[in-house]
Amino acid sequence: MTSFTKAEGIPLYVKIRENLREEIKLGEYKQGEKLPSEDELAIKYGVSRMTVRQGIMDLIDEGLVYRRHGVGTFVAFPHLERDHSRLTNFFESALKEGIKVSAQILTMEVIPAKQKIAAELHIEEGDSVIHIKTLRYTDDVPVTVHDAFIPHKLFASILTRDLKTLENQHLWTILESYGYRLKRAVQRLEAREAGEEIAELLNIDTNAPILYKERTAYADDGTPVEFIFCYNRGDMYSLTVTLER
Amino acid sequence: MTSFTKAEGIPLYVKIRENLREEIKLGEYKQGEKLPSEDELAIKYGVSRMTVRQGIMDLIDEGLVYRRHGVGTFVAFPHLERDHSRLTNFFESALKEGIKVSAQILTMEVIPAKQKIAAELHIEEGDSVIHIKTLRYTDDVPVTVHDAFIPHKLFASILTRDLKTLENQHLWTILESYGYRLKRAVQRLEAREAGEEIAELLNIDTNAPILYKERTAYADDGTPVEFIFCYNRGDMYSLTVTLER
DNA sequence: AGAATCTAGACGTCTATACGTTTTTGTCTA
DNA sequence: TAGACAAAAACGTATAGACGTCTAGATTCT
Repeated sequence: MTSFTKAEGIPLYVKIRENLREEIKLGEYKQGEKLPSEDELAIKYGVSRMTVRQGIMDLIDEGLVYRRHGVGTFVAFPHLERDHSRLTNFFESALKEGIKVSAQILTMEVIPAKQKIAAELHIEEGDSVIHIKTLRYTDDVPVTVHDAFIPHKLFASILTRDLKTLENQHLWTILESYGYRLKRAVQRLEAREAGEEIAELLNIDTNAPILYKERTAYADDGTPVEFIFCYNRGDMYSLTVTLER
Repeated sequence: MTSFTKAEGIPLYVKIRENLREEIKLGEYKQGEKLPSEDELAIKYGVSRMTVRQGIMDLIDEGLVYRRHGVGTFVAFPHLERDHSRLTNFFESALKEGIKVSAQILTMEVIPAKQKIAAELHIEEGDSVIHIKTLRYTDDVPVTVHDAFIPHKLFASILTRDLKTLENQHLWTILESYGYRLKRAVQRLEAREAGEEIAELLNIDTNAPILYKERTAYADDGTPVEFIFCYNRGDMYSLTVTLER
């Protein structure tokens, strides 16, 4: 009997969710094994069935468990990289793998938005945008060139920040400090030849393959907060994404 | 008063969700505008507040609306390609855009799984897998070479199917007909040079850039059902994905 | 034995209600 | 007038119970 009581302001369904997650991780319920029914869990935790459901639903969205109507709830077979579906940034993921990352800001300027950028950021052509061109290194090898554009109107004061500070944290972290909750990013990917400018910056052949990426990031109210062009060295960069049904 | 009553076996929360979606699409609630409160909607639809919530929660997950605690529910500013986050297949998305797609199966064979494939499909090295090599065309131009591997044990009877049938529908549709609900796919992307074999099949230069993709598809219980290598012509193929937080 | 039926278990939907928390807004006081 | 405070509005969490639907397994009938 693990009866939970309301404490510390953490909702019961969160505690139950995390408790189940922990028990699964510890192997108390094994892969493919049936969890106790909602009724049983409700009794075990001393809560109502709806509260248990709310916790389990989160785990289903994550893919940690799955259900069969009329049968039960089961522990899913794990697959690696469960979190690659998520909006996660270069710093976080590289650091997890113990790779040394660094960045160098090449350009930081305010320019009028070209048509494409204006369209992506939902502003008028010619409106001011902040352009930040960055070269990123992993283990001191240059692998990526970024051209980021953010609306000047929303983030004007970013210009007063220290360049070193900007280099050492991800742009998203900074955007969130302005109160925008990043919710979603849409990326378009292509394979291209490097071309002269990128080849020189990355120190590779002009026709070497590049993973080209355009990305627009949106806050939870749908406001576009960032648009970037991104050129990644093909032989040193791979991108993992998860699609969900 | 749009009071909804249970009918046709469609759950109320689904009807409410779709009704709200429709009203938003029709512009009855505009971008950034506040929806009626949960209480008001509950009265309007003649249901309880929890039922309204269940419908709204779905729309939040989709990103169509967002909420602020203590303030209200608002229509999010739309961004295009909302559905590119989803597990969607080539046929579906190309057809939507009015592009003619076709496929030609080059090889279909049963072979013992190599180490990498076995690991991805959670089977033993040497276990039988079905290998299907396919060339895909859009508007009669070859753009993609697929090497798909599926566990022989799960899908043995696929071998008895007509090749023409297999060419004309996506493999996923077929896998689902075996009772596996496809839930998630993890893809790894790189930019590469074509190489001789692929260059010849796609009729491009040997060093032309290729968007190289490895993908593992999982059923909702976590069973891997398909692993593919995929070589896409860089200048004719782009991939759009959405990352969510 | 095989097929049809019944039934228990488990998830799915829905209600009506209560109280908590956050934000906004308006009023009242110092 | 500025600040404190109170109230209202809206979402967040939680309950207890009812009934629906689906699945698998047991039972019964043929």
